[in-house]
Amino acid sequence: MATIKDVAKEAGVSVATVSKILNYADYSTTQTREKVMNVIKRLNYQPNHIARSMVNGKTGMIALVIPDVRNSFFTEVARGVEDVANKYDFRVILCNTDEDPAKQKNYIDVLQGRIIDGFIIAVASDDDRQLKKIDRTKLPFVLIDRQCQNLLVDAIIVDNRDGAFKAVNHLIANGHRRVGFIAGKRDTQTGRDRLRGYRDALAESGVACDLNLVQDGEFTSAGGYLATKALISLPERPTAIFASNNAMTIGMLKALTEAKIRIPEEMAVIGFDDTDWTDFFTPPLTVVRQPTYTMGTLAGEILFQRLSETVFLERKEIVLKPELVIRESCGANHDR
Amino acid sequence: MATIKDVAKEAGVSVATVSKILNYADYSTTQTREKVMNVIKRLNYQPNHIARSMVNGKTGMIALVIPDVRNSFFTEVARGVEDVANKYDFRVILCNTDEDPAKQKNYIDVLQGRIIDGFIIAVASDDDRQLKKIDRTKLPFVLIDRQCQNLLVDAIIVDNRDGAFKAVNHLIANGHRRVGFIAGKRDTQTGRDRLRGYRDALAESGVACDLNLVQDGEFTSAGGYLATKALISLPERPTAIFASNNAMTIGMLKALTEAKIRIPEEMAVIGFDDTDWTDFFTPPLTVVRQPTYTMGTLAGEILFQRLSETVFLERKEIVLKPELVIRESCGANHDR
DNA sequence: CTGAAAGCGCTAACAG
DNA sequence: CTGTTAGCGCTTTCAG
Repeated sequence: MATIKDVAKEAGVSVATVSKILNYADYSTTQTREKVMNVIKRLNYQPNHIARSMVNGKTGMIALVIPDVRNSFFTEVARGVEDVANKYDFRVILCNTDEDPAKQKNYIDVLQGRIIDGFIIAVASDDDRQLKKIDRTKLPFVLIDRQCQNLLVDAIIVDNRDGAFKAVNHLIANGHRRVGFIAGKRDTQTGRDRLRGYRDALAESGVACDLNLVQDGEFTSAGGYLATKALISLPERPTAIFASNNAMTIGMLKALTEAKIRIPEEMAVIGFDDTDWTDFFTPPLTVVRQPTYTMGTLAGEILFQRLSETVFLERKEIVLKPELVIRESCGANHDR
Repeated sequence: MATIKDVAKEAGVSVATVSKILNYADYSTTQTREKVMNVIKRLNYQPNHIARSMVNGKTGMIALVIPDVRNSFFTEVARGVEDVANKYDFRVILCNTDEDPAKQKNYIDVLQGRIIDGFIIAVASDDDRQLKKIDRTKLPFVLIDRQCQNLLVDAIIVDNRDGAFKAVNHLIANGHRRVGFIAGKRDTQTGRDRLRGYRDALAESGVACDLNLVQDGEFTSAGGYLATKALISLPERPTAIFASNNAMTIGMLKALTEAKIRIPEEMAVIGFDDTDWTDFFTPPLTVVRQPTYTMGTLAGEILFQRLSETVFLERKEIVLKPELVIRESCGANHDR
């Protein structure tokens, strides 16, 4: 691989000249410029980005660390982040931790080794040992989707308790007393908050909380499937199920379809996250919709604010409100 | 940010010592080792990955460049790539070009600036001007999903013509003579091959090809939606539609649902790509399934082979066979 | 076992 | 307008 030195020697100029021609539009005489450019083309020279960012301390890139690339919630957030990054002429790289703290640690290590200028992260787990590795004195970052109690940094989250509360409340208002809940990961604030919303809704209506009605789904479709199977084989089966994320919603739907349980007649159903197919599913799915794209843009804007920060800015925590999109799967539009 | 120099000074040793302690398990006496480690912890020192890879010329990372993060086909491929990368103790970063040649150029530039050791790419467009930028003498890479005629490098692709051929053939075998086709991007080999499969199937059965039945959907869900609207408002409406990728399938389904056209009674339907919800959709969707995960692992293995290459290896092109998964949306299981 | 020094490829003063 | 030189933060000979 040709270096700037090779180009300089071949063109009979100094490396400084080559560098400047490359970095400043109208630096040298068009003659030397042309000469240099020709050599660059001939030698197939490509500036080493690594060396470049070593000297100026900037990379022009940010990272978005997510726990599940296959989850459309996160890829939708990614689009938001990308759009603001592009606005600032930055590139964004995605890192998938696969909900695995070990993989997360790996990525954090490299990222904090300054291969990027800052990052946005939805943590795989808010276990303290993990979090200690993430250090804002090393590299600016902002939390997204999953808040961490012990990490006082900027965060863009949604009111998960409220989202779950609205959903379960709606079910109760429609006459359901036995509402199954498919819980997400307990080691995330998001998972815990949604469970809290479920409990609060029951409590507020004076409905007793049967522990059997809460099944863990770990935020995965396989987990949602198993949880649903458990729910429907209960001696006293629930009349409604609320799945607390999109992957688990898919698993739930699969289990219900297999068991030939009709929605909403035999089982009312609400999912979390509005995806591309929910509105033409049969029946159209009632869901708690999160402002995904907006979360991405907000997180991006805050990060870039930090990156260009001269004075100290107070920590920002933005809590977005989710919205209950009522369609047909919850039976609200049906006689019952 | 503390550097290795700070650590050295603070610990009263040389930078070389610090470096060696960090990189070789049993280098110094446990005494100096402990002393240094303490300073590292106290100073919150984090080795600069950029500087490190400048000297040893390796980054321990590869990139996967895809045209659409929101497309599950690509995220599934990503999981395959990640699994083999992890096996080799590499990290993988994802870059989303959003089907935009300009963004792709941007990423390619930075990537070829050696911020990673190699990459896997599904090109946004096989326009020649774009491809000239991608240069295997700069950095090893392998093509995935979308082949490029003028780029003679390793490639993992699927037999797209065959996939489309099987689907359309099946429709014809079930009595359909007017088969609508939602075409993908014409500037990708994948898009062109699927169209060819459609045409070949018609030709082989002696069915005339009505140009109105071919509508472009650009591989997007919005495109699929519009294409379907055009198809169903044709004076002589098709009796079946084949959407040639998953995003367009979603758009098609949305348009059909809106128009209250029953599947498969009023319209037989086949999609491309098997996603998580296809088998419990109502009716379950007949699709052409691609071996996504396998594509990822194969691409990864070939790339790592190249990275550790000592002798010249011949170019590899692996063509995987897609599979027609017959469910109910094509009407094959119904009386008609 | 430890340190001095060279150098990875590039940019940024500073001179000329 | 162009060249010389000094680093960026790290690893790696090569001596001691």
